Amino acid sequence: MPAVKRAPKRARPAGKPAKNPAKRPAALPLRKRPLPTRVSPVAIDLGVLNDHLGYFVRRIQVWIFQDFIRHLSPIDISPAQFSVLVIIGANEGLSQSELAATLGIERARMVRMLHLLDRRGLTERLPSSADGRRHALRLTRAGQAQLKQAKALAAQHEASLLPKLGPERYRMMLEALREI
Amino acid sequence: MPAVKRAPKRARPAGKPAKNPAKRPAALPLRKRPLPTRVSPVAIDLGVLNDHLGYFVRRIQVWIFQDFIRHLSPIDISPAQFSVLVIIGANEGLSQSELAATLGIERARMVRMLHLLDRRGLTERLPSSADGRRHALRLTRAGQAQLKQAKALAAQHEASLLPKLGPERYRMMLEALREI
DNA sequence: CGACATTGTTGACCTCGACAACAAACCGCG
DNA sequence: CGCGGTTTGTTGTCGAGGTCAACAATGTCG
Repeated sequence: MPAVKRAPKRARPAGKPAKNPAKRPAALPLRKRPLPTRVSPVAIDLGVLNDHLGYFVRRIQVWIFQDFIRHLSPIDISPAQFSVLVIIGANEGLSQSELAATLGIERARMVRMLHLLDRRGLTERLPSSADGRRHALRLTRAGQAQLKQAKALAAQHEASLLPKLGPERYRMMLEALREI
Repeated sequence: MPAVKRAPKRARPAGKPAKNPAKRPAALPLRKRPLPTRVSPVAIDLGVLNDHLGYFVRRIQVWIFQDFIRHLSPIDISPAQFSVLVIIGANEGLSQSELAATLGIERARMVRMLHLLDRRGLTERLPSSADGRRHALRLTRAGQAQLKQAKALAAQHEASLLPKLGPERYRMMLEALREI
Protein backbone atom coordinates (compact mmCIF):
# COMPACT_ATOMS: atom_id res chain seq x y z
CA MET A 1 0.00 0.00 0.00
CA PRO A 2 2.78 2.43 0.45
CA ALA A 3 4.65 3.47 -2.57
CA VAL A 4 3.10 6.14 -4.69
CA LYS A 5 4.01 7.33 -8.12
CA ARG A 6 6.81 9.77 -8.29
CA ALA A 7 4.94 11.60 -10.99
CA PRO A 8 2.72 9.41 -13.13
CA LYS A 9 3.50 10.75 -16.54
CA ARG A 10 3.53 8.11 -19.18
CA ALA A 11 0.26 6.29 -19.46
CA ARG A 12 0.22 2.60 -20.22
CA PRO A 13 2.19 1.63 -23.29
CA ALA A 14 -0.58 -0.90 -23.72
CA GLY A 15 1.87 -2.94 -25.73
CA LYS A 16 1.13 -6.24 -24.10
CA PRO A 17 -1.70 -6.36 -21.62
CA ALA A 18 0.68 -7.86 -19.14
CA LYS A 19 2.02 -11.30 -19.79
CA ASN A 20 1.27 -13.93 -17.25
CA PRO A 21 1.69 -12.76 -13.69
CA ALA A 22 1.06 -9.15 -14.59
CA LYS A 23 2.02 -6.67 -11.93
CA ARG A 24 0.73 -3.25 -11.11
CA PRO A 25 2.91 -0.23 -11.75
CA ALA A 26 3.56 0.81 -8.20
CA ALA A 27 3.14 4.02 -6.32
CA LEU A 28 5.44 5.42 -3.73
CA PRO A 29 4.60 8.08 -1.19
CA LEU A 30 7.28 10.69 -1.35
CA ARG A 31 6.82 13.35 1.23
CA LYS A 32 9.09 16.30 0.72
CA ARG A 33 10.30 18.32 -2.22
CA PRO A 34 12.98 17.26 -4.68
CA LEU A 35 15.95 18.12 -2.56
CA PRO A 36 19.26 16.33 -2.11
CA THR A 37 21.05 14.16 -4.57
CA ARG A 38 24.25 12.26 -4.76
CA VAL A 39 25.92 11.73 -8.04
CA SER A 40 29.49 11.21 -6.97
CA PRO A 41 30.42 7.59 -7.39
CA VAL A 42 32.58 7.98 -4.34
CA ALA A 43 33.16 4.91 -2.25
CA ILE A 44 30.45 4.44 0.32
CA ASP A 45 31.41 4.79 3.93
CA LEU A 46 30.70 1.81 6.17
CA GLY A 47 30.68 4.05 9.20
CA VAL A 48 30.71 2.26 12.52
CA LEU A 49 30.18 -1.08 10.84
CA ASN A 50 33.94 -1.05 10.57
CA ASP A 51 34.08 -1.64 14.28
CA HIS A 52 31.64 -4.50 14.37
CA LEU A 53 32.97 -8.00 14.15
CA GLY A 54 29.50 -9.33 13.49
CA TYR A 55 29.21 -7.44 10.24
CA PHE A 56 32.37 -8.91 8.77
CA VAL A 57 31.68 -12.37 10.11
CA ARG A 58 28.28 -12.28 8.50
CA ARG A 59 29.66 -11.15 5.16
CA ILE A 60 32.34 -13.79 5.06
CA GLN A 61 29.94 -16.47 6.23
CA VAL A 62 27.60 -15.75 3.37
CA TRP A 63 30.48 -15.69 0.96
CA ILE A 64 31.89 -19.00 2.17
CA PHE A 65 28.50 -20.68 2.03
CA GLN A 66 27.92 -19.51 -1.51
CA ASP A 67 31.24 -20.96 -2.48
CA PHE A 68 30.39 -24.18 -0.68
CA ILE A 69 27.05 -24.44 -2.42
CA ARG A 70 28.69 -23.86 -5.78
CA HIS A 71 31.20 -26.62 -5.18
CA LEU A 72 28.60 -29.06 -3.92
CA SER A 73 25.99 -28.22 -6.56
CA PRO A 74 26.74 -31.35 -8.60
CA ILE A 75 25.30 -33.48 -5.81
CA ASP A 76 22.91 -30.86 -4.46
CA ILE A 77 23.95 -30.94 -0.81
CA SER A 78 23.52 -27.81 1.26
CA PRO A 79 25.89 -26.81 4.05
CA ALA A 80 23.30 -27.84 6.63
CA GLN A 81 22.72 -31.19 4.97
CA PHE A 82 26.43 -31.76 4.75
CA SER A 83 26.87 -31.12 8.44
CA VAL A 84 24.04 -33.52 9.24
CA LEU A 85 25.50 -36.27 7.10
CA VAL A 86 28.94 -35.79 8.56
CA ILE A 87 27.72 -35.97 12.15
CA ILE A 88 25.59 -39.03 11.52
CA GLY A 89 28.44 -40.69 9.69
CA ALA A 90 30.79 -40.04 12.57
CA ASN A 91 28.30 -40.95 15.29
CA GLU A 92 26.15 -43.79 14.06
CA GLY A 93 23.10 -44.46 16.18
CA LEU A 94 22.74 -41.05 17.75
CA SER A 95 19.30 -39.54 18.25
CA GLN A 96 17.68 -36.66 16.44
CA SER A 97 17.79 -34.55 19.56
CA GLU A 98 21.49 -35.11 20.05
CA LEU A 99 22.11 -34.32 16.42
CA ALA A 100 20.03 -31.18 16.54
CA ALA A 101 21.64 -29.98 19.74
CA THR A 102 25.11 -30.62 18.37
CA LEU A 103 24.51 -28.54 15.28
CA GLY A 104 22.42 -25.87 16.92
CA ILE A 105 19.37 -26.70 14.85
CA GLU A 106 15.82 -26.84 16.20
CA ARG A 107 14.46 -30.30 16.82
CA ALA A 108 11.47 -29.46 14.69
CA ARG A 109 13.69 -28.33 11.86
CA MET A 110 15.76 -31.48 12.11
CA VAL A 111 12.67 -33.63 11.69
CA ARG A 112 11.98 -32.09 8.29
CA MET A 113 15.58 -32.23 7.19
CA LEU A 114 15.74 -35.92 8.01
CA HIS A 115 12.48 -36.52 6.20
CA LEU A 116 14.11 -35.14 3.12
CA LEU A 117 17.33 -37.06 3.52
CA ASP A 118 15.29 -40.19 4.18
CA ARG A 119 13.34 -39.68 1.00
CA ARG A 120 16.57 -39.22 -0.87
CA GLY A 121 17.64 -42.53 0.55
CA LEU A 122 20.68 -41.18 2.33
CA THR A 123 19.73 -41.73 5.95
CA GLU A 124 17.46 -44.02 7.92
CA ARG A 125 15.86 -43.98 11.32
CA LEU A 126 15.90 -47.22 13.23
CA PRO A 127 14.04 -47.73 16.46
CA SER A 128 16.36 -47.54 19.39
CA SER A 129 16.66 -50.81 21.24
CA ALA A 130 16.80 -49.23 24.66
CA ASP A 131 14.57 -46.20 24.39
CA GLY A 132 11.30 -46.47 22.52
CA ARG A 133 11.14 -42.77 21.91
CA ARG A 134 14.43 -42.38 20.16
CA HIS A 135 15.45 -43.01 16.62
CA ALA A 136 18.87 -44.38 16.01
CA LEU A 137 20.16 -42.52 13.00
CA ARG A 138 22.55 -43.84 10.45
CA LEU A 139 23.59 -43.52 6.86
CA THR A 140 22.39 -45.93 4.24
CA ARG A 141 24.86 -47.37 1.79
CA ALA A 142 23.91 -44.69 -0.64
CA GLY A 143 24.28 -42.13 2.10
CA GLN A 144 27.80 -43.26 2.83
CA ALA A 145 28.70 -43.05 -0.82
CA GLN A 146 27.12 -39.63 -1.12
CA LEU A 147 28.92 -38.41 1.96
CA LYS A 148 32.19 -39.58 0.52
CA GLN A 149 31.61 -37.55 -2.60
CA ALA A 150 30.43 -34.62 -0.57
CA LYS A 151 33.57 -34.71 1.54
CA ALA A 152 35.73 -34.67 -1.56
CA LEU A 153 33.91 -31.68 -3.00
CA ALA A 154 33.85 -29.93 0.35
CA ALA A 155 37.58 -30.44 0.61
CA GLN A 156 37.97 -28.79 -2.79
CA HIS A 157 35.87 -25.90 -1.58
CA GLU A 158 37.97 -25.62 1.55
CA ALA A 159 41.15 -25.69 -0.45
CA SER A 160 39.86 -22.93 -2.66
CA LEU A 161 39.42 -20.72 0.37
CA LEU A 162 43.08 -20.74 1.22
CA PRO A 163 44.40 -18.62 -1.63
CA LYS A 164 41.44 -16.29 -1.40
CA LEU A 165 41.88 -15.62 2.29
CA GLY A 166 45.58 -16.01 2.51
CA PRO A 167 47.03 -19.16 4.05
CA GLU A 168 48.15 -17.43 7.21
CA ARG A 169 44.86 -15.72 7.84
CA TYR A 170 43.02 -18.95 7.06
CA ARG A 171 44.96 -21.01 9.54
CA MET A 172 44.77 -18.30 12.14
CA MET A 173 41.03 -17.99 11.93
CA LEU A 174 40.40 -21.71 11.90
CA GLU A 175 42.47 -22.17 15.01
CA ALA A 176 40.95 -19.22 16.79
CA LEU A 177 37.41 -20.29 16.01
CA ARG A 178 37.98 -23.88 16.99
CA GLU A 179 38.90 -22.78 20.47
CA ILE A 180 35.61 -21.02 20.93
CA MET B 1 2.99 -37.75 5.54
CA PRO B 2 5.86 -40.01 6.30
CA ALA B 3 6.35 -40.92 9.86
CA VAL B 4 4.60 -44.01 11.08
CA LYS B 5 3.98 -45.23 14.57
CA ARG B 6 6.92 -46.83 16.21
CA ALA B 7 4.61 -49.33 17.84
CA PRO B 8 1.17 -47.97 18.54
CA LYS B 9 0.63 -49.28 22.02
CA ARG B 10 -1.27 -46.83 24.14
CA ALA B 11 -4.57 -45.88 22.64
CA ARG B 12 -5.85 -42.34 22.91
CA PRO B 13 -5.99 -41.06 26.47
CA ALA B 14 -9.07 -39.27 25.24
CA GLY B 15 -8.48 -36.76 28.02
CA LYS B 16 -9.17 -33.65 26.00
CA PRO B 17 -10.37 -34.04 22.47
CA ALA B 18 -7.55 -31.79 21.37
CA LYS B 19 -7.55 -28.17 22.35
CA ASN B 20 -7.53 -25.58 19.68
CA PRO B 21 -5.14 -26.32 16.84
CA ALA B 22 -5.25 -30.00 17.56
CA LYS B 23 -2.54 -32.01 15.87
CA ARG B 24 -2.49 -35.57 14.75
CA PRO B 25 -0.30 -38.01 16.59
CA ALA B 26 2.13 -38.64 13.80
CA ALA B 27 3.32 -41.78 12.17
CA LEU B 28 6.84 -42.53 11.15
CA PRO B 29 7.86 -45.15 8.66
CA LEU B 30 10.58 -47.16 10.26
CA ARG B 31 11.96 -49.71 7.92
CA LYS B 32 14.18 -52.19 9.67
CA ARG B 33 14.04 -54.08 12.92
CA PRO B 34 14.84 -52.60 16.33
CA LEU B 35 18.58 -52.78 16.04
CA PRO B 36 21.24 -50.32 17.15
CA THR B 37 21.14 -48.00 20.06
CA ARG B 38 23.41 -45.52 21.72
CA VAL B 39 23.10 -44.82 25.35
CA SER B 40 26.55 -43.59 26.13
CA PRO B 41 26.47 -39.84 26.72
CA VAL B 42 29.86 -39.64 25.13
CA ALA B 43 30.80 -36.41 23.45
CA ILE B 44 29.68 -36.31 19.86
CA ASP B 45 32.34 -36.26 17.20
CA LEU B 46 32.25 -33.37 14.74
CA GLY B 47 34.16 -35.40 12.21
CA VAL B 48 35.48 -33.47 9.25
CA LEU B 49 33.52 -30.40 10.26
CA ASN B 50 36.59 -29.66 12.35
CA ASP B 51 38.41 -28.87 9.16
CA HIS B 52 35.81 -26.56 7.71
CA LEU B 53 36.14 -22.88 8.37
CA GLY B 54 32.60 -22.31 7.16
CA TYR B 55 31.14 -24.39 9.95
CA PHE B 56 32.80 -22.39 12.68
CA VAL B 57 32.19 -19.08 11.00
CA ARG B 58 28.53 -19.93 10.75
CA ARG B 59 28.28 -20.92 14.39
CA ILE B 60 29.97 -17.81 15.64
CA GLN B 61 27.97 -15.60 13.31
CA VAL B 62 24.71 -16.95 14.68
CA TRP B 63 25.99 -16.56 18.19
CA ILE B 64 27.11 -12.96 17.65
CA PHE B 65 23.82 -12.03 16.02
CA GLN B 66 21.83 -13.48 18.88
CA ASP B 67 23.87 -11.44 21.28
CA PHE B 68 23.39 -8.36 19.12
CA ILE B 69 19.64 -8.87 19.00
CA ARG B 70 19.51 -9.29 22.74
CA HIS B 71 21.37 -6.06 23.31
CA LEU B 72 19.28 -4.12 20.80
CA SER B 73 15.96 -5.61 21.86
CA PRO B 74 14.96 -2.51 23.86
CA ILE B 75 14.67 -0.56 20.61
CA ASP B 76 13.84 -3.51 18.40
CA ILE B 77 16.49 -3.04 15.74
CA SER B 78 17.78 -6.08 13.88
CA PRO B 79 21.35 -6.43 12.67
CA ALA B 80 20.21 -5.80 9.10
CA GLN B 81 18.24 -2.74 10.08
CA PHE B 82 21.16 -1.46 12.07
CA SER B 83 23.48 -1.78 9.10
CA VAL B 84 20.99 0.04 6.89
CA LEU B 85 20.62 2.91 9.32
CA VAL B 86 24.36 3.20 9.78
CA ILE B 87 25.05 3.32 6.06
CA ILE B 88 22.34 5.87 5.40
CA GLY B 89 23.53 7.95 8.31
CA ALA B 90 27.07 7.94 7.01
CA ASN B 91 26.12 8.48 3.36
CA GLU B 92 23.12 10.76 3.24
CA GLY B 93 21.46 10.95 -0.14
CA LEU B 94 22.59 7.62 -1.50
CA SER B 95 20.22 5.50 -3.56
CA GLN B 96 18.52 2.26 -2.65
CA SER B 97 20.58 0.39 -5.20
CA GLU B 98 23.83 1.67 -3.81
CA LEU B 99 22.72 0.83 -0.33
CA ALA B 100 21.63 -2.65 -1.29
CA ALA B 101 24.82 -3.34 -3.23
CA THR B 102 26.97 -2.11 -0.35
CA LEU B 103 25.34 -4.43 2.14
CA GLY B 104 24.90 -7.37 -0.18
CA ILE B 105 21.12 -7.24 0.05
CA GLU B 106 18.75 -7.70 -2.88
CA ARG B 107 17.22 -4.55 -4.26
CA ALA B 108 13.79 -6.09 -3.86
CA ARG B 109 14.48 -6.91 -0.25
CA MET B 110 15.77 -3.43 0.41
CA VAL B 111 12.52 -1.93 -0.84
CA ARG B 112 10.57 -3.74 1.84
CA MET B 113 13.05 -2.99 4.57
CA LEU B 114 12.86 0.69 3.76
CA HIS B 115 9.09 0.55 3.69
CA LEU B 116 9.24 -0.66 7.25
CA LEU B 117 11.78 1.87 8.40
CA ASP B 118 9.76 4.56 6.67
CA ARG B 119 6.64 3.50 8.49
CA ARG B 120 8.55 3.57 11.73
CA GLY B 121 9.48 7.12 10.86
CA LEU B 122 13.21 6.48 10.87
CA THR B 123 14.08 7.05 7.23
CA GLU B 124 12.67 8.95 4.30
CA ARG B 125 13.02 8.79 0.54
CA LEU B 126 13.34 12.07 -1.25
CA PRO B 127 13.27 12.40 -5.00
CA SER B 128 16.73 12.82 -6.39
CA SER B 129 17.26 16.19 -7.98
CA ALA B 130 19.42 14.86 -10.77
CA ASP B 131 17.99 11.44 -11.54
CA GLY B 132 14.25 10.97 -11.56
CA ARG B 133 14.54 7.28 -10.97
CA ARG B 134 16.47 7.43 -7.78
CA HIS B 135 15.47 8.05 -4.24
CA ALA B 136 17.80 10.03 -2.07
CA LEU B 137 17.76 8.29 1.27
CA ARG B 138 18.27 9.92 4.60
CA LEU B 139 17.45 9.61 8.25
CA THR B 140 14.68 11.59 9.82
CA ARG B 141 15.28 13.37 13.10
CA ALA B 142 13.80 10.41 14.86
CA GLY B 143 15.97 8.13 12.78
CA GLN B 144 19.10 9.97 13.83
CA ALA B 145 18.11 9.75 17.46
CA GLN B 146 17.29 6.09 17.12
CA LEU B 147 20.58 5.41 15.38
CA LYS B 148 22.42 7.12 18.19
CA GLN B 149 20.79 4.85 20.72
CA ALA B 150 21.39 1.85 18.52
CA LYS B 151 25.06 2.67 18.22
CA ALA B 152 25.37 2.91 21.97
CA LEU B 153 23.72 -0.45 22.49
CA ALA B 154 25.68 -2.00 19.64
CA ALA B 155 28.87 -0.74 21.22
CA GLN B 156 27.86 -2.46 24.44
CA HIS B 157 27.25 -5.64 22.51
CA GLU B 158 30.60 -5.33 20.84
CA ALA B 159 32.32 -4.71 24.13
CA SER B 160 30.69 -7.80 25.57
CA LEU B 161 32.25 -9.89 22.82
CA LEU B 162 35.77 -9.09 23.90
CA PRO B 163 35.93 -11.05 27.13
CA LYS B 164 34.00 -13.91 25.61
CA LEU B 165 36.30 -14.27 22.63
CA GLY B 166 39.47 -13.14 24.25
CA PRO B 167 40.84 -9.67 23.45
CA GLU B 168 43.69 -10.98 21.34
CA ARG B 169 41.54 -13.27 19.28
CA TYR B 170 38.96 -10.53 18.87
CA ARG B 171 41.40 -7.99 17.55
CA MET B 172 43.08 -10.55 15.36
CA MET B 173 39.86 -11.60 13.72
CA LEU B 174 38.56 -8.09 13.24
CA GLU B 175 41.76 -7.06 11.53
CA ALA B 176 41.94 -10.16 9.39
CA LEU B 177 38.34 -9.86 8.28
CA ARG B 178 38.59 -6.18 7.52
CA GLU B 179 41.30 -6.89 5.00
CA ILE B 180 39.09 -9.26 3.08
C1' DC C 1 13.79 9.13 -31.94
C1' DG C 2 14.28 4.33 -30.63
C1' DA C 3 17.02 0.50 -28.45
C1' DC C 4 18.95 -0.52 -24.15
C1' DA C 5 20.19 -0.09 -19.19
C1' DT C 6 18.98 1.45 -14.50
C1' DT C 7 16.00 2.13 -10.45
C1' DG C 8 12.28 1.14 -7.59
C1' DT C 9 8.51 -1.91 -6.95
C1' DT C 10 5.51 -5.91 -6.53
C1' DG C 11 4.40 -10.88 -6.58
C1' DA C 12 5.48 -15.61 -5.84
C1' DC C 13 8.27 -19.23 -4.01
C1' DC C 14 11.29 -21.32 -0.76
C1' DT C 15 14.50 -21.95 3.20
C1' DC C 16 15.05 -21.45 7.98
C1' DG C 17 14.54 -20.14 12.81
C1' DA C 18 11.20 -19.81 16.62
C1' DC C 19 6.98 -21.29 19.04
C1' DA C 20 3.28 -23.91 20.45
C1' DA C 21 0.89 -28.08 21.00
C1' DC C 22 0.65 -32.87 21.15
C1' DA C 23 1.24 -38.29 21.24
C1' DA C 24 4.10 -41.75 22.70
C1' DA C 25 7.40 -43.36 25.69
C1' DC C 26 10.34 -43.07 29.81
C1' DC C 27 11.28 -41.97 34.78
C1' DG C 28 10.61 -41.52 39.55
C1' DC C 29 7.93 -41.75 43.64
C1' DG C 30 4.57 -42.53 47.08
C1' DC D 1 0.82 -50.06 40.63
C1' DG D 2 -0.52 -45.52 39.01
C1' DC D 3 0.21 -40.77 38.41
C1' DG D 4 2.76 -36.52 37.49
C1' DG D 5 6.71 -34.79 35.06
C1' DT D 6 10.05 -35.10 31.29
C1' DT D 7 11.97 -36.36 26.85
C1' DT D 8 11.63 -37.35 21.94
C1' DG D 9 9.70 -36.99 17.59
C1' DT D 10 6.21 -34.67 15.07
C1' DT D 11 3.14 -31.20 12.89
C1' DG D 12 1.36 -26.45 12.23
C1' DT D 13 2.01 -21.66 11.98
C1' DC D 14 4.60 -17.22 11.84
C1' DG D 15 7.78 -14.23 10.27
C1' DA D 16 12.40 -12.84 8.44
C1' DG D 17 15.09 -13.19 4.35
C1' DG D 18 16.98 -14.79 -0.11
C1' DT D 19 15.87 -15.50 -5.19
C1' DC D 20 13.57 -14.72 -9.51
C1' DA D 21 10.71 -12.72 -12.73
C1' DA D 22 8.10 -8.97 -14.60
C1' DC D 23 7.12 -4.08 -14.98
C1' DA D 24 6.68 1.17 -15.11
C1' DA D 25 9.22 5.19 -15.08
C1' DT D 26 13.54 7.20 -16.30
C1' DG D 27 18.04 7.91 -18.27
C1' DT D 28 21.40 7.38 -21.77
C1' DC D 29 23.44 6.93 -26.10
C1' DG D 30 24.02 6.23 -30.98
